[in-house]
Amino acid sequence: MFDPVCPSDLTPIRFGDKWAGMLLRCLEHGPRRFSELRVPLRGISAKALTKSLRSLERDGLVTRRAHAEPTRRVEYELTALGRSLLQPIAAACAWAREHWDELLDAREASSLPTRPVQPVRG
Amino acid sequence: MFDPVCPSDLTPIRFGDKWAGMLLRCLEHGPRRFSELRVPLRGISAKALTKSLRSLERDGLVTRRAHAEPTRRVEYELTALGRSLLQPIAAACAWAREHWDELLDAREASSLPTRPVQPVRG
DNA sequence: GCGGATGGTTACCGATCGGATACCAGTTAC
DNA sequence: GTAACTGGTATCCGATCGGTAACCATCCGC
Repeated sequence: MFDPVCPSDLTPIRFGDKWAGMLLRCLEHGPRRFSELRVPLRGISAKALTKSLRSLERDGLVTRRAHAEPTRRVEYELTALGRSLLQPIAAACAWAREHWDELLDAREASSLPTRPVQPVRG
Repeated sequence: MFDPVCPSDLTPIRFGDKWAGMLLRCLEHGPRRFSELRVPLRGISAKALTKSLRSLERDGLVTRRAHAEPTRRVEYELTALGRSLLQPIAAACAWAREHWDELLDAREASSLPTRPVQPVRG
């Protein structure tokens, strides 16, 4: 999931910040804990995850619930509004899959400056 | 068109850079000249417009045609790929219109830090 | 020959983005 | 007691974003 050559790096469609789109998709099937989210989002730092989640929370797309348990536990869940964004996200993914090759070709054929592919973090 | 309180400032959905989404919509009904594009995109600087257009060109979404005429004339036009993006853009706009109030409410109700509304340029 | 339009480019600047690193308080397992 | 896991926060850094201002060559109308 979300490998380093993920189409979402190439498509011109973005949802919120760098991670928000993937984050919302990770929450698609129910609430997830902070550290659970870090698994599929390979390499995301705690800081980036916190920031992205706070932003989504502020916009009413996810809720944060800190459980009163001996050992710390916080769960994030999509709101109705957040769930409603899954459709446009799916549409964007469909578009990207469909036009992936054209995008690659266009970049390759272009003489215009392209940013070098970012190095893959281990 | 694209007034300062445009929903596209608030929605978490973005196409390319700050102007790309609006730019593509401006090209929806046929080729446009550089200076024609600056009209609906109130206040865009030449630099920003050039950069955004170059980026769209590089990605194969628009074409640039410099006419061999006595007085300089350059036209930008959507490619088939660019036109295909109009659908997701329309979907994003529909989503934004539909959930505009919820987004505003969420921000208002939130105690989380929101960036102050940027000053409206004359 | 002077001003304005056209389609840009360049330099500069502050703000933001996003990664790396270090740290922290509470709990739990060894 | 000490290490690891939990869910973070604080600090630093370089890169990018996006705006302003200045400049530029060519052509046109007056």
